[in-house]
Amino acid sequence: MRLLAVDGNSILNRAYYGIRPLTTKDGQFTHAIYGFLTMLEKIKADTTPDCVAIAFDLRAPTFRHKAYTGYKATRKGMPEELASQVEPLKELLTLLGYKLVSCEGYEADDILGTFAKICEEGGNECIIATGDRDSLQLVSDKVTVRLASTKQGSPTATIYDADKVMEEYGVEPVRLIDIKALQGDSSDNIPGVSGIGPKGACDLISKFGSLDGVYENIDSADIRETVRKKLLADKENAYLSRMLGEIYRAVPIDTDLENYKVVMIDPEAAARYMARLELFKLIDKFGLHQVTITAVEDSTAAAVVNAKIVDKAAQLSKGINPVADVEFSGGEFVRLCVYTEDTVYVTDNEDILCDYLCSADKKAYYDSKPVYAYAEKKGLDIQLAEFDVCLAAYLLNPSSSDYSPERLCAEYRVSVPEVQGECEGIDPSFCALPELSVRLRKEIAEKNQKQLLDTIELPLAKVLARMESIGFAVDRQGIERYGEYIGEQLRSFEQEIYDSVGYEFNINSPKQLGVALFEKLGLPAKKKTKSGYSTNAEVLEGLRSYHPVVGLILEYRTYAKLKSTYCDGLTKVIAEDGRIHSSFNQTETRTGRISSTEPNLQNIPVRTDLGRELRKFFVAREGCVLVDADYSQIELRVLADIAGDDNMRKAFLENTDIHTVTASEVFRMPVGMVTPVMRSRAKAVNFGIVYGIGAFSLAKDIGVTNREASEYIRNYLEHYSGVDSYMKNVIETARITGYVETVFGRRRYLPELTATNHITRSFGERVARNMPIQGTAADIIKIAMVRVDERLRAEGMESRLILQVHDELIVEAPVHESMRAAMVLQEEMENAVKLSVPLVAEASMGETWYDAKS
DNA sequence: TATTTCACG
DNA sequence: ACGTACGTGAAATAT
Repeated sequence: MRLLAVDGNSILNRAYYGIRPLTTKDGQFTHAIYGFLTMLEKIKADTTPDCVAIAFDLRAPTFRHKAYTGYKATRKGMPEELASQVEPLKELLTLLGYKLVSCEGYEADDILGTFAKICEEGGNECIIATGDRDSLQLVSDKVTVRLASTKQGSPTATIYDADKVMEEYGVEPVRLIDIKALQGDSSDNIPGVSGIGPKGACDLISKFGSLDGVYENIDSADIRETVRKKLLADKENAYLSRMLGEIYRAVPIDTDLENYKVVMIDPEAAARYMARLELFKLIDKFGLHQVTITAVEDSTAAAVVNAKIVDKAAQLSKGINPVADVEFSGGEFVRLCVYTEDTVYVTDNEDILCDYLCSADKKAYYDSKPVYAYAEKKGLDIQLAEFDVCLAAYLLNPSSSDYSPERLCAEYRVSVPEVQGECEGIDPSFCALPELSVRLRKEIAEKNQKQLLDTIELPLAKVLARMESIGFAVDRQGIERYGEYIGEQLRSFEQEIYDSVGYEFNINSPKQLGVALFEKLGLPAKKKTKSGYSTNAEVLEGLRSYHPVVGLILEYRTYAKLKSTYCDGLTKVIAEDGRIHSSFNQTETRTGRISSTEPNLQNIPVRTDLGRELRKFFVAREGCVLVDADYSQIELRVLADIAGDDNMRKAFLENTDIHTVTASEVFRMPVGMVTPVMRSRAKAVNFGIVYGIGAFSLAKDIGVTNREASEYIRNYLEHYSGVDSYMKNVIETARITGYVETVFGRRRYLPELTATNHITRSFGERVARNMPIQGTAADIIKIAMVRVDERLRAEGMESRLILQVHDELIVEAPVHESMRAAMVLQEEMENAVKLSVPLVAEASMGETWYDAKS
C-alpha cells in the first residue's frame, strides 16, 4: 500500500500565496481552495497513492511549542482571507471523499510523523506532501517527502528520499534534527546555538554524527575555539532545541490505512458545493459537469420540462415566462427554442422562426444580439426584446466571464429541470431560463437597474447588431501594399540586428532577445519578469544609448506589430463584401464599455505617423463619406460632475483648456505662463487622477522625481478639493456597500477592498475611483449611440453608425446627407445626458478614417 | 494554456 | 516593507 500524507496547512499556505486572488461574487475568497485542490490532484497524479490522509492543525493559527515562551512575537495569525477558506476547503475535501486528520494538541507535522511511523512498521510506502522542510527528518527507506516550492514563479516539487537528503545535507535524514538543534529556526522560535548558522551546523553534525557526538568531542581539535565557546554557552538551548525540533510520532489517530481510501459518496453534493463557491473549473476538473446539480433552494419551476416540436408559429407563443433562444451556426439558423416553465417548443423551420420573430408579442431572449443580426440579414425589422438574460446577468455582475445558463443556475440557485419528450439535444440548463429570467428581473428591479437595462442595454444590442452587420469598408489592396512595404523594412531591420549582435536568433522571442542583449552584449538588465529579463519598450528605451542595436530592435518591434496584427490580421478578416465585420461584445468589460473582437477595431494605430497611415485604408463606400465625432475630455467632465468640484466645473463651463488650467494650479503660476511641457505634465496628472494615481507611477510616466510628482498631486487635490473628497468618499462608500456604481446605476462589486493584502486592496481602491468615471462615460456614449441610430432612421436617412471607439462614433454617410449626419452625431452626443458641465463633441468628415479624424 | 508585448481609449 | 495607474484584444513564443 502506498499512503499519501498531505500537510494540509502547508499546502494551503502555498496555494494561498502562490496564486492570484479569486472570489465569489459576494466576496468570499476561494483561490486557496482552488489552488489546494489543483495541487492535490497534481500530487495524486504524480504519486498514484492507494490512500490519502490530509492532516490539518486543529486551530488556525496554531503556535508551535507553547511551552517555550516568546512565540507570540514571531508567529502571526493567518490573514482573514485565508482563514475564511479553511472551513469550506475541509468541507469540500470531505465531500470529495478524503479523510481529514486533526488531533487536539498536535500539529499537522506530528500527524505526518505518525503516518510515517505507521507505514514503516506496517511495511507500507509513505509519501509526504508538504512545503515545509522540517518534514525531511521523516525520510527513510519507506518514507519520501515531496517538497513543494516555487521556482521562478512556477510551482515545482522536489522528491526527497534518503539519498537526496544525504546529497543535499551530507547527513542521514534523522540527523536533520541535530542540525536544527544547533542552527535554530527563528520562525518556529527554536533558539539553537547563537552564532551557528546552517553551514556550521551541517559541518559539525556530519563530522561527529549527532548532537551528542558533537558534545562528546567538544574538546576535539576539529572544533575551532570560537565555535567551542558558542557551543558550550548554549548547550542547554541546543538540547532544548533538539527536543522542540523533533517531530512527534505517536499521535493517537486511526492507524488503519484501509480507512484512508478516497471514496466520493455524493458527487452531486460535491458539485453543488463547488458551484456554490463558483469554482466551475473544478467541476470540470473532477469530471462532475454531467452531474445534475439540483436545487439548493426550493423553486417554483417544474422539475420536468416537456420538449415539443411545433409546426406553427402560433404554438410558440404559449406558456408561462417564455424565453426564446435562437441557435445559429456560422450565422446560419439552426433551431429556435422557446422555453416556458413546463414545455420547450422547438422548431428548425426558418419560416416559423420568421413568423415568430415578426409577431407582436413581447419577447424575452437568452441572447438578443444574434437575433437582431439575423433579422437584419433577412431584411426583417423586429421589435426590441423586452428582456435579455445575458444583458441582465451582466448588469447584475459585470465581473463574471461566463453567462451560460448552466453557470447562472449555479449562481442564482435555480434548479435545472429534467427534459423529456419528442425532441433531442435540448440542454437541460436552458430549460431553467424561464425561472432564471424571473429571478434576474427581480434582482434587476431590486437593484434599480431596470432603467439601465431597458433604455440603454436592450436597445443598444440592436444597434450593435446593425453595426456588425454593416461593417467597415476597407481598401484591401492598400493594406496589402502597405504590408509589403512594412515587410521589406522588417527584413532589413532583421538583417541589421543579426549583423549587429553577431548571430541569428528569433527577435520575436523575449527569451532569446534577453539572452542576446543581456548576456551576449552584456547590457545592464534593469527589470525582470517571472521567467527572465524584461525587454519591453520602456526598458529598451532606457538602453538606447548603450548599443545601436537597441534602437533597431525597437523599430523592428514597431514594424512587426504593424505587419502581424494589423496588415496580416486585418486582411484575414475582410469579408466577401470587401468590408470588415467586427464583433461588438456587450457583456465583456467590468466598467460597462463595449469591446471589439475579430478584429479589434478599437485599437487601430493612431499615435504614430507610420501606424496612423493604416487608417487611410478604412474608407467610406462609393458615394459616401465617413463622419467621425468624438467627445472632448468626457472622463474629466464626468469627474467634474460626479465629484461636484466647483473649480473643475468652472473650467469646463468657461470652455477653457482643462490641461492648461490644471497646469497653472499644479505649478502655481498664471495660465499665460504655462509652457507646453507643463501642460503635458498636467495632462498626465489629469489622466492619473482618473486612474487612481500614485506618485510613483506618475513620476515614472512623466519623468520627474517622486517628490515632484507628489507635489503635483498635492497641489492638484488642494485646488480641486471636490475631487479630493470624492476620491476619499467613493472608497469609503464602496467598502460599506461592497460595490461602486455609475450615475446610471451600473455596478461593479469590489471584494478586493476587504483584502488585508495591501496590493490587492490598493488595486480595489484604484478601481473604486476609476470605474464610476469610466463607466459613466461608457453609459453616456451608449445612450448617444441608441439616439443616433434612432434619429438616423426616424429622419429617413441612409447614414449608418458603423463603429464606436469608447469616446468616438463613426457614421458612414451618403455625401448628400453628410452635413446632416454630422449634426445628428454632434447633437445626440452632446445632449445624451444633462450634466452639471457641458458635454462637447466635435465632428469632422473625410473619405477615409485618416482624413475624418480631426 | 500562460506569458510577454504592444496597439487603442 | 510591500510594488506601483484604469479598461480592453491579438499575436508570438514558451510551457
